[in-house]
Amino acid sequence: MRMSRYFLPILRDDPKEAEIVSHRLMLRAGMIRQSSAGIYSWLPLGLRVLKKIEQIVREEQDRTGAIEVLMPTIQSADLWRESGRYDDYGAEMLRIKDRHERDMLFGPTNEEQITQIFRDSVKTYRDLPRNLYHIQWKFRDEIRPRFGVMRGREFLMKDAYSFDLTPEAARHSYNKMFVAYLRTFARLGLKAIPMKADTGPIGGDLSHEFIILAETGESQVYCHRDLIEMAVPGEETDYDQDLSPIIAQWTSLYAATDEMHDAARFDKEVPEAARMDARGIEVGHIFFFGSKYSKPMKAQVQGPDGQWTLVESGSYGIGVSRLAGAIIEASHDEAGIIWPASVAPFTIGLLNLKAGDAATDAACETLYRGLTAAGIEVLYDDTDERAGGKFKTMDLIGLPWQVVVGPKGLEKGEIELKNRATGERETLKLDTALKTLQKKTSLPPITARKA
RNA sequence: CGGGGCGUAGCGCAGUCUGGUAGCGCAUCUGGUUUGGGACCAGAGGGUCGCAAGUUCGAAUCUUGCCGCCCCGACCA
Repeated sequence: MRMSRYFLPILRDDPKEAEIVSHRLMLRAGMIRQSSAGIYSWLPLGLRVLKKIEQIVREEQDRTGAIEVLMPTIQSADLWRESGRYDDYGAEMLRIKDRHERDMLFGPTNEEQITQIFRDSVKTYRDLPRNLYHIQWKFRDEIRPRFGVMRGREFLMKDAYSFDLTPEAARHSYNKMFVAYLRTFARLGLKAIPMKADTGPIGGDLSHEFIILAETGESQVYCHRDLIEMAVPGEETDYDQDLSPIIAQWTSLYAATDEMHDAARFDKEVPEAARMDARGIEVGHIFFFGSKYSKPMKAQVQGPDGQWTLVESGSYGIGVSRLAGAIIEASHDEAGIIWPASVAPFTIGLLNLKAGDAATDAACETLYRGLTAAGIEVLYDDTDERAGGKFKTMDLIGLPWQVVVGPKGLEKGEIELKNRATGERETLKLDTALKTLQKKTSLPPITARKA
């Protein structure tokens, strides 16, 4: 993409409404613009990131055998009356009426919707287990939206719903999601720690929040230090196998959010040197709820014995739009964003330090075409802005690699490569640069994060 | 929803107390000199001062009502 033809409205100054770093940087980098409180437009740069996050989430869901659907944003109130949640949900649910005065709502979640779809179509245990997910916009009319896209009212979420015949089978479905989440967050460049979450009236131990550590996190968390570097299941993981050893490994060490924290246990179970208390951001939540919805909504299948049985379900959420902000919270510096390669809007920023100079233009043009042809995503700053401004802009938008082409280097047949994360610079020969860049920017196979 | 704060040009702000032709920096446009980490000179454009009503000869400024946004709290993916 040529910058001269792109839509990238950079702000030089901090907008005053944005207090936390991700919100500030997303506005400054031209990723989002606020429409009203907690509601945002995604501009081209932000949208590219959002789509990449979404795609990684999708791939890891698919890997487990979950199947993608797409349910509507607008739902009928009757559906929610069936589950009894229409009255329970409160003001957080945006209620609307259509022209026939029918009660509708903008979905805050989709348990009812999916349960209806499932129960109308599946009648036999032979069709179990199933896990259906979608990635769709939700609306929750938060009392106080804040922190930009991290706590918006309208947000993009992946939510999956599993259906099993027995609680034991449901546990396996739960474990699959647990493992998928470990992999998903690792691929996003995050170190997420599963923490036991409140299961409310249903009880049991099948609810975990996935928390990433960031200074600006919304909640206080406590955990064993070793969790941060614990190995993530690799691509070869067989989701049909028993996954409980992986779960056991990840849940063997103490990890709890404020509300579940037990100081006495923490002190007892975790050696002092390994104790960590930090701030965390919740980026995923998995939950087994049994027949909570299948019962009121009569979602049942016939078992092998011919008996009708309520299906056992769980739901599994990932805050996709929230992740865009969360990743920035976890990865930035004074100068701007530092994108993990897997979600970077572009892989390389190509800086033409002297647009209009024949030699510099030609070198950039060749590189730009070569990289693009090689399938590498390049944002080419071909504008006639001054060098300083181009550097600042590139640092701000945080592309992993900056390729700097100027007349000085070209005299020696050289260009410069800068790693945004480390700040390291190296000199490349122009004629071999393309090959070197291809090597440098190819992502390592996304498998295990080694301990 | 309780507490606090803010709405003046795209962004950041001054002006409001004490009413009298709407300003500054950055950004934008033109011309010129510059050109490897946010240059300089000269010129230009851009604002129903959040909205409405009121007081007044005269309101960004005073009064009343409303709206929007941000921060802290309770709540939440």
